[in-house]
Amino acid sequence: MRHFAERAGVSLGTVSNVLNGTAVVREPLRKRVLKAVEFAGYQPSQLARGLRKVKTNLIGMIIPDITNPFFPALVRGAEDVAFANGYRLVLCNTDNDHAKELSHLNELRTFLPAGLLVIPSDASDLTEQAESYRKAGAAVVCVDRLPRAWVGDTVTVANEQGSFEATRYLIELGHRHLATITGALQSTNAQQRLAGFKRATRAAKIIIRPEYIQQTTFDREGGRIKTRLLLSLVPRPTAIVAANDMIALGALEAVRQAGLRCPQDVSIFGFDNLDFAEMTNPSLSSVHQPGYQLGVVAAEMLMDRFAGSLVPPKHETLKTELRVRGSVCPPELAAPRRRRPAKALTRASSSSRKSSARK
Amino acid sequence: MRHFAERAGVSLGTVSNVLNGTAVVREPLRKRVLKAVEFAGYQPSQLARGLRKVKTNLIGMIIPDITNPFFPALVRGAEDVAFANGYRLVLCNTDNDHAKELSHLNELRTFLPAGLLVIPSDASDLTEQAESYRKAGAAVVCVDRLPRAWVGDTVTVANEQGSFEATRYLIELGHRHLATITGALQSTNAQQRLAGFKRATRAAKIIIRPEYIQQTTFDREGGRIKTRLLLSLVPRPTAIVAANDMIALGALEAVRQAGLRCPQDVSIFGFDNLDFAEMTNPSLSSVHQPGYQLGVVAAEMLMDRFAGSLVPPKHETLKTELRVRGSVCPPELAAPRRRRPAKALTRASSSSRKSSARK
DNA sequence: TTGTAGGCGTTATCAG
DNA sequence: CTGATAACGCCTACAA
Repeated sequence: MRHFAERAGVSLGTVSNVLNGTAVVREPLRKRVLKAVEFAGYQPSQLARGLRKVKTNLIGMIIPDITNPFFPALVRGAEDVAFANGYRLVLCNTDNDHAKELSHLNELRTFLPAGLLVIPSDASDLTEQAESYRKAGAAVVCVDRLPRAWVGDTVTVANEQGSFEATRYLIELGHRHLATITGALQSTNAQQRLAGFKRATRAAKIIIRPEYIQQTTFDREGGRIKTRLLLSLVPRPTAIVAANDMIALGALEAVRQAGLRCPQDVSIFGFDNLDFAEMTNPSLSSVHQPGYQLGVVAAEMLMDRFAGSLVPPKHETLKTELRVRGSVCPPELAAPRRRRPAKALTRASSSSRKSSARK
Repeated sequence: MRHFAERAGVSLGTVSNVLNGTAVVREPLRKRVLKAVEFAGYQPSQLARGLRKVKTNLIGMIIPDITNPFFPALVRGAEDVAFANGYRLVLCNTDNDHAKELSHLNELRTFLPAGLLVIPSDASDLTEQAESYRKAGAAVVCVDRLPRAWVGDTVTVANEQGSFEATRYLIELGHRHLATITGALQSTNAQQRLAGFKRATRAAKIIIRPEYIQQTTFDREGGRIKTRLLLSLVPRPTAIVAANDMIALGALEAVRQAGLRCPQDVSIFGFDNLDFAEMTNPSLSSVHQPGYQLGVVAAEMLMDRFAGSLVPPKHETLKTELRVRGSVCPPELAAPRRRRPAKALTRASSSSRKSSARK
């Protein structure tokens, strides 16, 4: 910088002042500096700048796994607004591993990032960490899921409401034997989605037997296994609300493998509305989450925090939307429909299938 | 660090020596320092370290768009080996915009990254940039696509061979009227995939009319439009080799919309083997690219370069694999059947329902 | 308005 | 082996 300043015929301090707008510099001189900067392609060292200001233009982003198709859009949303505001993203995958999350958090701090965007791991408890960040002057926004006892800024989607609406939709179609496959219940969004399912059934005065609520991991295999189990129950559920699309996809496969048809025999509703939902056969009904928007809002919240850091924590909840596709239909479509669903009608043969399916 | 060193009863320099293994320190003292480090949860400032060493543990990763489903796996592969070696990834999306690529490159430099992993934009010409990096002591590896005149390290996939094999497979099935839809031909992998297609047809002494080779963007819409065009040709091609899965997906939709069946009327082969390929109807045959592996190898190459930077540029080419699925069959299957798809009764009814739902 | 000096947290050098 | 000291590049008071 000194060398460059000499080449421009001014002092080092003047260059800094021009670049940062720290002090008013006479216009002709300012022009000259700017021109020289451009000509030399000079860019100040973010490293030195960060060291001096005790804050860089880096934003640490901690996510479970970029490979999970829900996250790329979110990351992109965050990157776009961060970039637009002069910030860069440092990406860290945690694989939902709390220890890995902590170690990333600890190292990230040594870069003096301006802020942190965190999608906490399932068992996360950021309280202690966040405290240390706040002390270090950095802002933290939690996205998508919330750690226990987290009191800072948050951006989530309306999981409970989305799940509620999906379930209600199925109920309005006439389904009474509703089952749900939830993800790991440590995560707040699995909890909330289950709560939405329960609220909808309760509102319709439908009693859900405990076996109709299955818990598994948030993946295809989990969906497959639990669906196999659900299909063996008597009476067999006519609709399954899956806690995410991967589970729903597994459910779809299990239904097919069991020689049943979706949606005629079993309706399936997913959650996430991943890209593939409209490409499956049948296409998958799903609760759409605004992934990109989630990232955008989270990053904007961070920017707000940079501006005035003393306002109380904000909590934003983004709306979900039902995307109804081919995987749902009224339950009686398999048999000719009667005015009143005859409860005794559907399940004569399933008990024999149950034992053979178990092998 | 000074403060902390005093607390441990040693000098600042000793702590540095212990932490970096720069000098041999007496065991008891070393132990004491390590213990104090752990106790205090001390981590050295990567910023200051980077400033001093003129090199950080950051790796800049420049990709077109994390939202494109091919890239997350690649990024993850790179992150995993980078992390294992103590490096962190700074992610930058370019949207295939050369200007954005340059600006990212220029700013990244001010962080003094240890190296760069670049998936160049289509029209990229990194020569000049790379030169400046090499001067700055940073390593650069180009991944997936290559800029014109790039002479540094590269990791790519056997695009030509993969496309050749897919085309040959279709020819062996008996197809003679082969068409291809390529992506933007500025990108080296579009060029190579087209070259593979041509080599296979030439080897089989099949003459491809120019109209059978269509160029478009690497997306669904492009595939749909060009397929519509191809289907209107006389004679109609019986097989389409798509330059990637998004194009193939668009082709699938266009075939369905034209009232034709895939694969009986038109076989379709994709490239990438994205996750959704096995979920479509029919499932999509595709040339598998080892995305994760691509990232791993690229990052490893960077690590090698850190170790001994004077070896000549290396070029690694990863193998592709054919994943044959439901979207291809011999061309003659179409002839004997008229209007009555075999065992497709349920499928036909579900698809007609779907199209009515679209209204 | 412009130039100068001190220090951010490290590492590397060099006397003790 | 240990401990003091000078940079690394920048920003920010403060003096000119």
